[in-house]
Amino acid sequence: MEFRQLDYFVAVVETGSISAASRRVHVAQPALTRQMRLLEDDLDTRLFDRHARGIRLTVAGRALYEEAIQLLDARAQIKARLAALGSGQVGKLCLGITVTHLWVPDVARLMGGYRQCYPGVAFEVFPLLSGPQLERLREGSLDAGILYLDSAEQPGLETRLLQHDHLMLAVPEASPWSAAPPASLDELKEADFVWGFRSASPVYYDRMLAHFERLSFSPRVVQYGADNITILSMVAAGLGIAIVPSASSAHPMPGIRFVHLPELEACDMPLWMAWRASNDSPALHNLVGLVEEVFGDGGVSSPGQAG
Amino acid sequence: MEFRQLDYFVAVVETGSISAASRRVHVAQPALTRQMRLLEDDLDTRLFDRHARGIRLTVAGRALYEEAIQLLDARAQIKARLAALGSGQVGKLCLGITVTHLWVPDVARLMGGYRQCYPGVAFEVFPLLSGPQLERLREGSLDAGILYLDSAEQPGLETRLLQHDHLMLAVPEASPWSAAPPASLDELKEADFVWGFRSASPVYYDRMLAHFERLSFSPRVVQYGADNITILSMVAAGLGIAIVPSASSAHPMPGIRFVHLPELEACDMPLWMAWRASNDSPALHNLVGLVEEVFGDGGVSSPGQAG
DNA sequence: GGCTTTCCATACATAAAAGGTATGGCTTGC
DNA sequence: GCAAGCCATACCTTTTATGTATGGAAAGCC
Repeated sequence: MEFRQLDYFVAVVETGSISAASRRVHVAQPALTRQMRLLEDDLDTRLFDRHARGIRLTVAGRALYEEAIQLLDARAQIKARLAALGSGQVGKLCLGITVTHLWVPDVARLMGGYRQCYPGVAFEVFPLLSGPQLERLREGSLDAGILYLDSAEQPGLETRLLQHDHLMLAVPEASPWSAAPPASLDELKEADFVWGFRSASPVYYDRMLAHFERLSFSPRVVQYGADNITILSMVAAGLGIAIVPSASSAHPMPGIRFVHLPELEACDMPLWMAWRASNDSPALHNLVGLVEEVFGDGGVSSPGQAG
Repeated sequence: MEFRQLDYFVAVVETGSISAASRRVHVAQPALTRQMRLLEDDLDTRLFDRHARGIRLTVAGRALYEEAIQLLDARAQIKARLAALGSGQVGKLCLGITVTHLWVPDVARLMGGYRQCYPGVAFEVFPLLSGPQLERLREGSLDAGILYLDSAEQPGLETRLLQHDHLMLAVPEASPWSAAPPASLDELKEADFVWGFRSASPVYYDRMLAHFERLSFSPRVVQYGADNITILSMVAAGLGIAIVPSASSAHPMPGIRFVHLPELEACDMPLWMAWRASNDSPALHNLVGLVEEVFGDGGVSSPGQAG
């Protein structure tokens, strides 16, 4: 049983004769006769009685006709679906992103634009810190991630620079620090700091600490928070002050005052998009294309390399 | 997209390489390579990336694999279904039968035996008088009928004699007729008769009347009933006496006494099975085969003839 | 690092299948 | 009885599929 035979068979049934079907499918009548016989042989069943006026379906023929219609329809649908999938109009896309950057205008523009351009794609966004994102990118449960990386070169991954963050100081609005903002880190030697865990985002943490080491600054930590949102809420509650990525100031937070310090702005925190190099998902490639549009061509794309 | 290509594709996916698949499906590797390329061309989509260690599915390939499994499964199921249908193990069979004969032991044996032998067949029994049965046989809504016919030759139908009925007298048990059963029709000239309509079963009616005409007997009809069951219930209620087919006595009915009369037993009422000559349903042919077993080879089968 | 193995791709030849043409037999309708 | 329409068969051509031989590329192994 082949699709061609089913095509012919449906034509024969619907025209009521092999000759008429041969005109419809543009194939000589004996060829059709032969294909119908082959189909009958294959199914080991008579599909129709031949008469001088045409053919008449047997019970088996009627049954096959119903099924054939469905099979041919299924084939057409599969072809259509694969075409949509191949162009990225349909499919699934899992994007990881740090909570901190959900509110950055360009990132929001990227996500909104993608959903608008490709409404057929099931677009799922996972709020994850850089460390977990990297893991899940490698294991394949994320298609792309927006995260901090220690380098553009990531084995098995491709990367693209989105923007450069730096660091800022976040102080409670109700505190003396808000009334008289510090001008330098030196003034913060005795301050109470809310701090993050290294494991949440090792790259960010190490980079920041290396920077402070160069400045010979070591904060007095009184409290730890799991992510920047948590840390900022603690700052707002007056538990202390914190050093956070500049992206955190993208949307105003009640009770928080952000303070720029030259020493903190000097700490470069590049934000990357990364995806598995072997990921051929057209939906992903469309996302990468949209990144070029939203973030411009300033970024660098690097082919991932093993080792 | 052809089934052969899907077969190959599934093998390639499941073995993880074209070479391994070629061993599994017993086809040379270049032939498989070519078919996979043809499939990709047809779908206008890359289905896998080729590597030195084998192939790796693309997103489209994964999607097609799921679909291919289902299509191939559907094909196998259709083949199995058609085979079952061709052998009459599966399908539908509509049998018409007069209510009168539902209780005849051989008929009950036929129906019970059929259901037991072919449990996969949807076996529907329609209680219909001979006239409607003939109509519905011709129009195709019945596959077979058990009915009275005026002749074995029926245009477009095949027929088979099941048995010979004759006529009997049915009298109320509570009536004087029951206490002193008549010995001849002559004694019934003044009796009240419950009678049937001609339209319900013209053949039966005409045959019976022709018989009575020969005997110069004409009953005094006081009441009409639609079918024999109705007529018998009227007899049981004491409304009169009735002349019914001998098959009616197959199961005892409360309030009824059946009386044999030589003049009534002389009226031959052959009972037939009939079906459309062009009906190729294997389920039907199995039923006909069972008839031979149950009713023996005494009956005559006649090929129907148009005109 | 060269060697081997294991893939896939290509080129070409062969076998199989599908399609086309011609024709005949059968039924139907005039 | 004759023409028309339909299906089947025979035979030939074209297309498609398959097989064999071979080459190149990547991965694993001394």
